[in-house]
Amino acid sequence: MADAPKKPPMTKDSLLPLLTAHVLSHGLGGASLRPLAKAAGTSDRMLIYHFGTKEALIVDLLGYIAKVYAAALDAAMGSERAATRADVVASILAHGDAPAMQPFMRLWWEIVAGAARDLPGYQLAAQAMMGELLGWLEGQMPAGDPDPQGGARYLMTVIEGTAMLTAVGHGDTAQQGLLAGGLLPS
Amino acid sequence: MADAPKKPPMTKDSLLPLLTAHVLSHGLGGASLRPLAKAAGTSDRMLIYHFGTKEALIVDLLGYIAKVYAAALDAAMGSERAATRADVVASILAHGDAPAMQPFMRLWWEIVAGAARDLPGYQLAAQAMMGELLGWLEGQMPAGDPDPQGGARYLMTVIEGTAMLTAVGHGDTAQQGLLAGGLLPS
DNA sequence: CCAGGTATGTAGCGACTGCTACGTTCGCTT
DNA sequence: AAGCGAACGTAGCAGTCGCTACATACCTGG
Repeated sequence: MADAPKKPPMTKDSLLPLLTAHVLSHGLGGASLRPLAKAAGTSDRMLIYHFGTKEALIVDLLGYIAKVYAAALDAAMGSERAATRADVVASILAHGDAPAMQPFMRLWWEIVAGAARDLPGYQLAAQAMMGELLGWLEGQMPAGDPDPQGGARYLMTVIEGTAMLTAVGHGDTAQQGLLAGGLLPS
Repeated sequence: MADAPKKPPMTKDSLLPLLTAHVLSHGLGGASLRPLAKAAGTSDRMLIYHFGTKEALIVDLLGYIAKVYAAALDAAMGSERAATRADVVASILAHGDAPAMQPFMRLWWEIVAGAARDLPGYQLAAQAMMGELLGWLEGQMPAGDPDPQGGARYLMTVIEGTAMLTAVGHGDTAQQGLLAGGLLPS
């Protein structure tokens, strides 16, 4: 028999994806060690052993989630280049409404709330994710756009406002606003 | 001696303002009965007695907070009418940045996160508050605006996007975006 | 071969959670 | 005066929280 790797070693890097999956479906605020450990196939004892503290675990987890988000953006950075700003907005909103994105959006608002309360790690993760989005948006701007940098910031503000209004059930309000602002193809 | 009202009766209506003050400074997610009761000068026993359940308490509290928010908007609905959409945005952002508003903004993001997770009462409160803001915004639109309804929805989307980016430390990004979009006086 | 550090399981600690059982005091009605 | 239900205090329950003490395993280096 070959060397049978009975137990793959348990490290932070092997735990973080499992923890991420758990918080994506169960939320970040109410996350406690025992359910997290169960989702990762360990015990709370081991989570503290590897991360030292629950707070450190959350910080590490947020950093990892930010990286996952950046990778997802890279993957979504398809070659399709929109012709107008309105097309860019429409394309992004269509992606954001996808059911696969909803667990992530729900998590996102918890991160925003944590950042607004200055919880450790939240600001950093949120800023990193928004920075990624901004860079990606700049690359998505139409070819002949007169002000890609400013335009990307403009679109990001509008898109995030739409996302928030959608989260609280005012998505139609945002849609009408985008139309009135000329930011959606009529 | 006149009839001395030794103990003012404790009702929901007398408790809600005290509870609101507590969640404004301590947050809504981690609120537990005993600290809430202490802030209101009672015991957890009485909170359950009056509200029946912690969940019902939170629902009632969110409804009350929405009313307080509406009243605050009414009070802020000064007679000053801005001349341009950019002036409207600038005036509102100036109000939102005021230190007195920060506890409320922090609470707001918790409400958004709760609404995104379909916690009972959160969606309703958030929708009510956004509805109030929208109505107020329509009344704030410049006199000769070509499309006050659509314009108010447009500005609300932009303003909420700016608020979110500000909460996560990307306020400057939003400012630059508003400038590029012609939504801030240069 | 065996000392020693790393990794892991089991139990449990004190604090806190939402909530309840029980008893008491009050104002009101009959 | 007797009764009665609402209003309230005290004590406590079962459960969960983050975290730790203790006892093993396990592989590695001397």
